[in-house]
Amino acid sequence: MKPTILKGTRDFGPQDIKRREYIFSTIKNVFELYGYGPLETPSMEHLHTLTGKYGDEGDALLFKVLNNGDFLSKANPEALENKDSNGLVASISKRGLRYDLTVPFARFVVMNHHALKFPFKRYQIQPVWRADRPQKGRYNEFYQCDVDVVGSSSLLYEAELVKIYDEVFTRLNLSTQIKVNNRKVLYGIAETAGIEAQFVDMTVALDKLDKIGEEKVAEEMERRGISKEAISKVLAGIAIKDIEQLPAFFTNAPTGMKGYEELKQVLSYLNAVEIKQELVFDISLARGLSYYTGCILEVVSKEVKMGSIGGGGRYDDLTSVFGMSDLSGVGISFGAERIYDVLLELDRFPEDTDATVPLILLSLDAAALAHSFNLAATIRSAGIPCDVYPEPAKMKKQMKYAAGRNIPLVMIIGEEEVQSKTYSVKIMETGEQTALSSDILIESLKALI
RNA sequence: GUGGUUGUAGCUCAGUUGGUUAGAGCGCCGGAUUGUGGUUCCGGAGGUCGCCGGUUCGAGACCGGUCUUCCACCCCA
Repeated sequence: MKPTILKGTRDFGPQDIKRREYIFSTIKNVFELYGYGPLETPSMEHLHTLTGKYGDEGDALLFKVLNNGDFLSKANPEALENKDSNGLVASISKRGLRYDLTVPFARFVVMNHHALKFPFKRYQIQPVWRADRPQKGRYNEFYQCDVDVVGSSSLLYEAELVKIYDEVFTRLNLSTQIKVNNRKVLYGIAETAGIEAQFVDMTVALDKLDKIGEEKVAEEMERRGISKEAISKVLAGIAIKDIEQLPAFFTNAPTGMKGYEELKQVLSYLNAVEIKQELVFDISLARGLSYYTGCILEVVSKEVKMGSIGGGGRYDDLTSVFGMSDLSGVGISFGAERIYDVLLELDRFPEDTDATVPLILLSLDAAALAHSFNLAATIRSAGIPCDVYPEPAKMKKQMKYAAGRNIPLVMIIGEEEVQSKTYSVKIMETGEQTALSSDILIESLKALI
């Protein structure tokens, strides 16, 4: 049979892994710098742990795992008879692949709250799965890098997370825009327009402002049954660019005012520190995940057209569905795949992410090959990675192999070298060749690498 | 999940209204150069035309299905 790979998934070769490790370690180092500790949770969770947390669309995108054994005999007969797929799922699938890292984290916190010290800060770098239709920068399996803190409603954490975004993207040498908003501010717009009941309809439409423009947003709100008067109020609200205009705009909007106060506090914390990326207040930022309740964040590249490369926010009620209320959390996520694609497109990966060895030994005859193997052992024991071409093939073939693998240094071992214990090393980039005496070989090599 | 799009050599792509042995560039392999890659010259290998079925005397081309790619919607990292 012909081997194929599943739609929306990718293999990662040695070079890919090196580059991904660069991203992960950069992110991880910053997380640890801010006092977050690692956590891993299983790929699979109880389906009921996952369902209902991401809205109806989210549930539809959950990968369900078929029960083992004779699952059909236990299937809901009515649903089976009526070909009711949704009704059937509960009786034939009890497990699902995780959709994000936040919900499993909430589950973990509730299960382990007795052993945790709050505020509890953790980071998590693991793959998640979504049964979405794949596109560029959009996969069925992808890694998320999450940092969250639960057990504190301090707005200092919102500021800290913005700073983490700033630090990571600066270290990755990327230019980004960090957008910040607050769900309560959005709610305040709804309050002011008198459409609290249609808050969700409003935010879904508003979220598309960047993409489809004001007119289409108004059309969409109208289609969702929002009155013309309310729409004009909403449009007036989203024209606001400066948070100091919010108090004057909000009329009879206590929640909105609370959102304003929160934003003001977060931004004032951030004013006191240096931010290298562009931080903007974007009142149209809404974000789809239904569990956000306060501050919301999103990061986009300023250099490459791509979806968001990070997002997050505060969620007050997430743990309550697992039976634990009054545990506020706030967190952000980095989209490793998209960051990867952005770095690749901009050719911004450091050179040392090349998956190669710094040195290869080429041998001219069987005796030299044996000598090379022995010499390589000495070089390796000094901590220098190296490779030995496995047969005394033609020099041209061996050189081509070294060049093809982008190996910067080549050592040629022949009869002369074995006799004299002086090895000629060729620097591939320049073609320059120097003779290294065996007694200072290691030092000389270290100097060349 | 809805609508559309893509698939020909390792890669990028040609292939005229269906008609004989499906081409190019790059790459790869060999030689010129029996201890030296990237330049040049010469030679060579490599394709069940994504897969399955149909129409036809004849299909890379037309039709249906399927997988894959990408795009829009939806949503999102």
